[in-house]
Amino acid sequence: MSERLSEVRDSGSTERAVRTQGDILEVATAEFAANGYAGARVDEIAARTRTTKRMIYYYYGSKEGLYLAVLERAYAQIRRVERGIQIDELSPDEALRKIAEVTYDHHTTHPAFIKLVSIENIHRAEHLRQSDTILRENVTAITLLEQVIERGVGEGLFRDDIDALDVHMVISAYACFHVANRHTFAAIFDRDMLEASLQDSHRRLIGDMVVATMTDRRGAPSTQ
Amino acid sequence: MSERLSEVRDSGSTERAVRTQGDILEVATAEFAANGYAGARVDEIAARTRTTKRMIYYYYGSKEGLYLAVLERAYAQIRRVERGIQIDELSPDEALRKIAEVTYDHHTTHPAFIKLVSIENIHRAEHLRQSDTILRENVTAITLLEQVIERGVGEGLFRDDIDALDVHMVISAYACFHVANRHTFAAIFDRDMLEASLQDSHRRLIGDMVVATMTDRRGAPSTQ
DNA sequence: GGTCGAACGTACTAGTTAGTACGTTTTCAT
DNA sequence: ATGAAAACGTACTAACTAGTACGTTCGACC
Repeated sequence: MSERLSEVRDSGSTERAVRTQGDILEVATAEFAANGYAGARVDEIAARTRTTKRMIYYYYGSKEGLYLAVLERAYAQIRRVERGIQIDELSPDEALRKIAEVTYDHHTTHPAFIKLVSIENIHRAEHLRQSDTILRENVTAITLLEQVIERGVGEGLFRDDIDALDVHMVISAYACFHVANRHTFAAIFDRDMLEASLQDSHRRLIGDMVVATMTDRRGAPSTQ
Repeated sequence: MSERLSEVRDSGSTERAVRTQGDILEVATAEFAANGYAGARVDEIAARTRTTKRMIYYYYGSKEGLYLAVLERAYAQIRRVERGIQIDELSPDEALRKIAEVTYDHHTTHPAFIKLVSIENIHRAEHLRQSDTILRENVTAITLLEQVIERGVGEGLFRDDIDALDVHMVISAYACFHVANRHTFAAIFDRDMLEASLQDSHRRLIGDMVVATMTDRRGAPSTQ
């Protein structure tokens, strides 16, 4: 029982071993996203892989370990996209719009990630909480937004009673919803929210919303 | 095999039978919401009920049939809330805010409903599509919004390039996200989106957003 | 060319879980 | 009252599914 349960590929791995692990994660991501945690079948994942079930347990130890690896990989991916956003030469409102649009584009092009987040929430984030990596890396995701908002407020352009986390929430909510609730929405209203011809106007709408809201200074009273 | 598979309680049902069915649905809703479709256990549902597993199959035929009944009940509930919204004496912007706030309040107070919607989406709405009732009853959910927007556009108050379905989507997205992604959000950012002290400002924010967006006529160009 | 451990494959098992066979009680119309 | 159907309970099974025991191959290093 001197088997690995490794931190992904370590130095001793052969080329083939690396490919095997990647292959498993790729297939597992699709399987978990398609059927949920409990609905996913380890046998099914193994069957669609170039390798066997034995290898899944060899590298990831358990179904839960595999799921965790899948989750960490998906979160790592969006972090990479976020780190790549360039807003230096943009005005605060343009930068805000840019961030919204990049987030929207990431989410709409990565449905598996959104599904994993949904699944994780159904299970009260019990797996995600176990991953120090995800928790550590993702808190920093809003520092960019914080800087932009600070600049906007400083220039007297933005209202100051909405913080970065609220804005992040609004943007995520919009982008996630498009992907996460696509199927029930389509079933009920017969409109595919991800249809190519709607993409541009939807991308513009989330930009309009955050900018309009942040630059609006009326702040009407609640109806209750 | 002359057993029922009834449309819920029909006239022949005794008081006890009605209670048994309601009891099952209540418990099943919690179980499905807590564990997803595949993760839910029929035995567990039975154990928490005043009755037995036999009765679940007697009334609902299968795990899937039970799940469908749960789903229909949850959708029926929100329809009832929507039908109760009174906006006759409100101006278009006030009415819009009202609709947003009522939706927000419904969703935040019915987490099980939101979870069922999430679960249903993970399974590509395959169950929901089978329910004529849900599909029929829910398309009409946006007629109210359509009327309000039409009035607002007519009065020159609202921009005319965003339709009712888009507005419904924005409101639902915001309200759903609070509940659906509560756990991952809390795990990463350490902020409980449903904390009582934030409720008022979050309710106001969704109102601000839709009103600010609809009454804003700049419509800045996309950054790409 | 031998050896040691990493990487891999096959065949199996123990435990779980949706669903059912069979029998009993309750209700109600006549 | 009584007969029939609705409503209910117990004990079971067939199938599935995560996980493993055991053996083999590959590759690097001496």
